[in-house]
Amino acid sequence: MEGITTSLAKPTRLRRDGKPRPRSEAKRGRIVEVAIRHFAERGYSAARVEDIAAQLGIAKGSVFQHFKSKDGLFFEAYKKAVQSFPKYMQAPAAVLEQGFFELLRYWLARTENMVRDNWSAYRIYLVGNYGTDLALRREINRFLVAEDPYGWRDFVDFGRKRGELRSDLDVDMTGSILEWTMDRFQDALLTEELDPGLFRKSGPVPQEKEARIEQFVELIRRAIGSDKVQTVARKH
Amino acid sequence: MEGITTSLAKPTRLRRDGKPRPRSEAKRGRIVEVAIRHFAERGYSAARVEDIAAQLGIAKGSVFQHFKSKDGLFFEAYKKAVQSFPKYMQAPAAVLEQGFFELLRYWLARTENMVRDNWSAYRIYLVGNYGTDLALRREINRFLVAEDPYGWRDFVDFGRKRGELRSDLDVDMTGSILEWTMDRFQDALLTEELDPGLFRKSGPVPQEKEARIEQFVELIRRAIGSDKVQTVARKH
DNA sequence: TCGTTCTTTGACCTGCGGTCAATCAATACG
DNA sequence: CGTATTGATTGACCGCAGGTCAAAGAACGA
Repeated sequence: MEGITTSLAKPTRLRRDGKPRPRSEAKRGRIVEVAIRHFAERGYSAARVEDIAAQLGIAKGSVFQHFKSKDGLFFEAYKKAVQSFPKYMQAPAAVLEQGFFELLRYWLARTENMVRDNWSAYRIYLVGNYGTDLALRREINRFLVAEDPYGWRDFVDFGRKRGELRSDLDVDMTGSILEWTMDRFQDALLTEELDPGLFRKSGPVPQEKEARIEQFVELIRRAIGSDKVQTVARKH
Repeated sequence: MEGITTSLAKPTRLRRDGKPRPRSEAKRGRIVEVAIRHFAERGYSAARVEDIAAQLGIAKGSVFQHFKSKDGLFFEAYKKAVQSFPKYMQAPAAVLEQGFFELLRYWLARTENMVRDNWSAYRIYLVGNYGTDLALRREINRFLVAEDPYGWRDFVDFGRKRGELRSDLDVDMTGSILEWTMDRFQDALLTEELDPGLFRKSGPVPQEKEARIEQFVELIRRAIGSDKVQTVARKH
């Protein structure tokens, strides 16, 4: 993936009505689906285009007719996977009512289930974030900035409107901290490759999990929460 | 890099005194040094073993005599680079005296210079963390957990002994939060020098670096600092 | 000086991303 | 319907880079 390139091959010939040909579109979709599985299961470099083609019963060359390169195919797969993630604000009304930090806890508690239900999407997200080339990583990042797939902007907005977040921090700083720590916390929780020893050092994951989530939410509350949501009285 | 493997080729025949042959050892070192530069400049996949060999004036085959594989070579290069980083506690006594959070600020303020002076080490650190395969990433993580190259354990210990850190959080959790946020914050600060566009820019960045560091330290203080170091009075 | 052991070499192999001329399928047109 | 035109599909082929290995060379010990 060199510089700013489209990951798709020839910009899909359009019909007069401006829509891409339906057959092509469908096939592209099928390729991406299989690709997601392969990249998720084997990682970027170990996944082979030939295998993907074979599983679809088509020739390897065909894949490259639809996607410029392996990088490009991966990128499309990554995008599709990430777009399937739920946004922070997509929670039951009952949870939303309880405010920012309960919402946070809600999602953390559900991480494991969500991953189980959508394993390859989550896995390819990991592969994209930690297991590809830096050039590709840059492209991915551009995408993440533009799309905000978790919807943390709205989330932070929500918290501020409710007065649960510090008003002396700008939205970006708050959001960045949230993103950084949430990502890493979830990664550590879910993948042995990235656990610095929080969940797997002593005893099995499920037992440590609850306590860790509690600790973590409290941490975030202290860091970015407004005075009114501090549970522990501080100095003075 | 498959499973638990040594990255070195044949476990270096030892002499009777238990030390590796000096010639071999020296050569290995030279290879690693050149490798660091190449991986740093081009990223993992774009770096070619042949080029590294060529620059050393040796045959490609020779490299594989010393390192099991390209992965293995990279891993050694990564380790060497990371080991060259200064530990948190390696600061002037005058700074140490001022305590945990001043020490934090000290290092943040110095990041820029440190990176300039040791560019390829930081760059290969980035490549290792975000730009290689997940299999390799697992190895890297193991190394980071075992070696604690930044010495954050001692650092956290230091803060606890001085009573500046919350005592209701265990060392692992405190340390992880510290690591995660420090890593990313530094990445954000250094983005321009290391790899423009690699990380999400926090919106309208051009805020003074000083100010952002200030904000950040304050954030961390709130999150993991004990009551006695809270600068802002809270509720009650 | 001669054998033994370690090191170096570079020709060679392999696997995989990527290309392309030839072929096939579908649609448009007379 | 038959034929032309256009786009989709194929699979043989290429090049590149990681990795191997038998043979040659260097260093060392007796």
